[in-house]
Amino acid sequence: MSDHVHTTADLTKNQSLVMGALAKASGPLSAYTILDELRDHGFRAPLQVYRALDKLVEYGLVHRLESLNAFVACSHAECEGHGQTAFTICQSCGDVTELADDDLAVRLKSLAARSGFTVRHSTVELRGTCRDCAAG
Amino acid sequence: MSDHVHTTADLTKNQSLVMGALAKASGPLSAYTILDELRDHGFRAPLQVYRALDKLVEYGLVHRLESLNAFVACSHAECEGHGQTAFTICQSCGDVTELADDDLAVRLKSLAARSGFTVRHSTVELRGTCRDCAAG
DNA sequence: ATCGCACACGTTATACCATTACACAATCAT
DNA sequence: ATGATTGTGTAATGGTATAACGTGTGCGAT
Ligand SMILES: [Zn+2]
Ligand SMILES: [Zn+2]
Ligand SMILES: [Zn+2]
Ligand SMILES: [Zn+2]
Repeated sequence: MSDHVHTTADLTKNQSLVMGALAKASGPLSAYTILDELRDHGFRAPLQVYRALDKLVEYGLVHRLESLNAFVACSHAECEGHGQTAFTICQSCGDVTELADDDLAVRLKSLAARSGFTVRHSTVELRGTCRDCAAG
Repeated sequence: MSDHVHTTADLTKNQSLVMGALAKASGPLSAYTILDELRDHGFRAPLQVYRALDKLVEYGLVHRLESLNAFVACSHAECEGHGQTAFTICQSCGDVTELADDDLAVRLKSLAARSGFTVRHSTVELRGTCRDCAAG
């Protein structure tokens, strides 16, 4: 199981429900927002959401946005899991976009390696202004 | 005042106390830990800490670690403020190191610019294993 | 069969992080 | 003086995340 590539088909009931909520959302959701959306499906406590999220993040289907305390479905869930990802977060309209750049991953690893540090997971979150908001 | 480069000499009493707590700490501190350390100096409420932290971060003297919900004194406070910084966070010993790399800043900006996004502030936090923990 | 184990699940309570709202004092420009 | 700005103190609240405990189910080893 641990060397298996998880897809939405492998998920448990709670994991599927949380994944569904994130997949149909237009942007990131907080754990408590997910909880509220799933009360009709029997969810009663934060832990039900957090446990599902832990697994979904572990499987690479969901990313956690540290600077927003929120979670978002991976934009590339259809393909194989990807190693490195970066997010842009528009401070004006709230839009969040996932950028994939393998070269960035290499660069970050080597930057850290200079001081003997081995990267296992990296968080890159860029805040600023999106194209639409800059134009408007 | 707004175009002034702030140093520890410009700070208000509360800002100085918070800055002092962070400066003498060996690593990042949470706002509530700072509060506890400053109770003897008259601090009574979280807001006193958060208000000071807001300013210190604005002045570039302190960085916020999003993935830890904690704050750390800038390693380069003696020099001019720097634009871009990255952190390594050892998951084994908790050690946090600030890495400066201006080239990284350029790369992140241009990566974002490809999709028309203008970066105002970037968060880069690398989690993994530090040299000492890998050796031991 | 049944024991032991791993894993998902449900519930309650608690801990931890951050902000809102209101009031007061000090400072500075006009 | 007056008003605007900024820093401060206090209380209350809101938002995020985990601890601790118990239940049930599936499955391999005995
Ligand atoms: Zn992704
Ligand atoms: Zn925007
Ligand atoms: Zn710094
Ligand atoms: Zn370490």
